[in-house]
Amino acid sequence: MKGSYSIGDLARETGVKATTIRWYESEGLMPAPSRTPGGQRAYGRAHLERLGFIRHARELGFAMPTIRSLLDLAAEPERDCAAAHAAATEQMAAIDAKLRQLKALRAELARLAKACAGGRVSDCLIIETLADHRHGHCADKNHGR
Amino acid sequence: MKGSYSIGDLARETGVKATTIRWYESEGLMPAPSRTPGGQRAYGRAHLERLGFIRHARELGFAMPTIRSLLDLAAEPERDCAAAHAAATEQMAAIDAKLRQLKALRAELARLAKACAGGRVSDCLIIETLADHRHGHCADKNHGR
DNA sequence: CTTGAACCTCCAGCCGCTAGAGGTTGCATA
DNA sequence: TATGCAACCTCTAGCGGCTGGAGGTTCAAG
Repeated sequence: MKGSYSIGDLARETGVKATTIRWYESEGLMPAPSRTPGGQRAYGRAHLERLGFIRHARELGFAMPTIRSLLDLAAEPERDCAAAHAAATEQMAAIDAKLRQLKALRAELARLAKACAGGRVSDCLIIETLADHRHGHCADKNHGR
Repeated sequence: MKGSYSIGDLARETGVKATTIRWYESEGLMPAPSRTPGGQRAYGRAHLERLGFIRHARELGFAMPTIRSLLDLAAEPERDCAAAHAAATEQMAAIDAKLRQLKALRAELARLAKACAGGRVSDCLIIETLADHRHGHCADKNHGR
């Protein structure tokens, strides 16, 4: 009922590490809270909620600039939520692209793993395939980031 | 037929950027090539093949330490390829995990996007869901990396 | 001989944190 | 009240896997 949380309290409540919370503050995602006389951060309920918002958005895979605009949006209830809808749709498209790419990788890996049942490296299809410079440029280049 | 490639030649042949090739060299993944009298890198066919190997492995999503060991393995044809098989299997498992996680995210995003058909922010399910601190800790925490 | 594209080195930055060093504060217990 | 120790503070550097730029040099074609 005291309405004040230490950074550790926030961390426990939201599952976001204290170091990460400080980092969010330094990046301007979280507002700087008031301090105790000794200089330790003292948060209020609003901070707790904002941090929860950020965490949920991160869990959905939103990038930080997107989260910034979602936070801005949430602060103005009168505005149209089209931007939020667009962000969700874009994020979905990005995930779809990644899913397609990962599925292709998985299939290729399964093929390789199946074709190599042990034995000497010189007979190993995995190594052979990797080493084959005639192997096509078939895979998506934009993965991994 | 001259058997010598500039870094740009290698880049064209493999689709790996010249800067990246230099970076591979600095990391020890590519051996330092000989140089022209003027100091420019002069590669041979072995370099071309090694770079192709690295690229294929990257396309399959292998991490660089794994690629290092695969390269070592490829250099010793008498050894058993079990390690290569294990690497492929592990990589597959990692991809499976990521696929599961992305599918869950996608489903959640689809739900949100569908439930918000425009209108004011104060009625927007997307914003509302993000802001709801009672929202579960359901999503996998280890995504994004 | 003159262009200008390709090459060189070195350094900084991307994202989203994470960890560690080295020091200070806050709270519970004796 | 003293003490101990967990939690806090700031600052800095590092992760992976590159990428881009500044500022200068070399190479090959015309």
